[in-house]
Amino acid sequence: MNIGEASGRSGLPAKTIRYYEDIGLIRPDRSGNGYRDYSDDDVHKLRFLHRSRGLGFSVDECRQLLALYEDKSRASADVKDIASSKLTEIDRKIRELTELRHTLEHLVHACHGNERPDCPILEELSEHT
Amino acid sequence: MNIGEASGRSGLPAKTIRYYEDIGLIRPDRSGNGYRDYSDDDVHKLRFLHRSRGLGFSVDECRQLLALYEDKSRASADVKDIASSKLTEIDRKIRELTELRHTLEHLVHACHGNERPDCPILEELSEHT
DNA sequence: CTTGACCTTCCAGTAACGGGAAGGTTCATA
DNA sequence: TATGAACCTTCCCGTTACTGGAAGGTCAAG
Repeated sequence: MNIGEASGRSGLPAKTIRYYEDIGLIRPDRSGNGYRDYSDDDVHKLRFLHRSRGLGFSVDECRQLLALYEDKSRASADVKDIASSKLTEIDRKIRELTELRHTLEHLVHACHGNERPDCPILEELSEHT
Repeated sequence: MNIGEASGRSGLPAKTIRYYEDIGLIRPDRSGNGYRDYSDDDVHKLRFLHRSRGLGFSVDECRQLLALYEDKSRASADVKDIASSKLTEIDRKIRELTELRHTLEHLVHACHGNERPDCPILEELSEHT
């Protein structure tokens, strides 16, 4: 199938699919007219990529996961390691964002938001060392 | 003062300070030898930038905040708007990450992580439509 | 035969810097 | 006075994961 259909079936934009080919994630066949020709297996991989990217894995981590997926002899522990460290990373991001949220919320509530120029938000941004 | 001291006082790397100059956020003087020469006010702005970047504002939002900060006639409501929409954005990010966290945690717990090749994580990534 | 929807490659830009090269300046010290 | 370290300068490339657009080839329908 052409890239348009592969795009529709995988949910990835055609541009992204070409990019994934550029960086060596997939290698579709070519038809006689030079068009890329995707197999069902290719689409399967594209969906795998779409889903793992959506779960926050970097493209490089996706590459590792895809390699593990295709390696029938790999241990599940290898995959679990990648997922676990990603989980730790997500936890850290959530903690940071939550902290940031508290600070910002405090500032937004402190600001009366009227026509007058005095603003606790800017004062805080300005004075804090 | 030279960029090194401005860096030390603001907490921003010299590279970042030069970058902020490139994109027009600050305009320090130049000494006779061609070195950048930062005033206390410049350092004040740099600290402002450091802090607002740390609060998750984009460089462009920082530019707006800095402009508002320097505009003595601005209404505090203008500032509050920017901060509020940033707050909404942070909330969304936290929600997304939390959801993602649940999915990943579920997968990690489902995976026994041993030497055997069967792995629920990869199965999920592969099968999910 | 033409029109429009596909497809191709290539080039450039995004955000926000970081690394490093090649070279000038300043200051303390031997 | 020389020299070496520690500054500073500009410039260019690399990063991440794409997205947009231009110029042009292909294909099916009317």
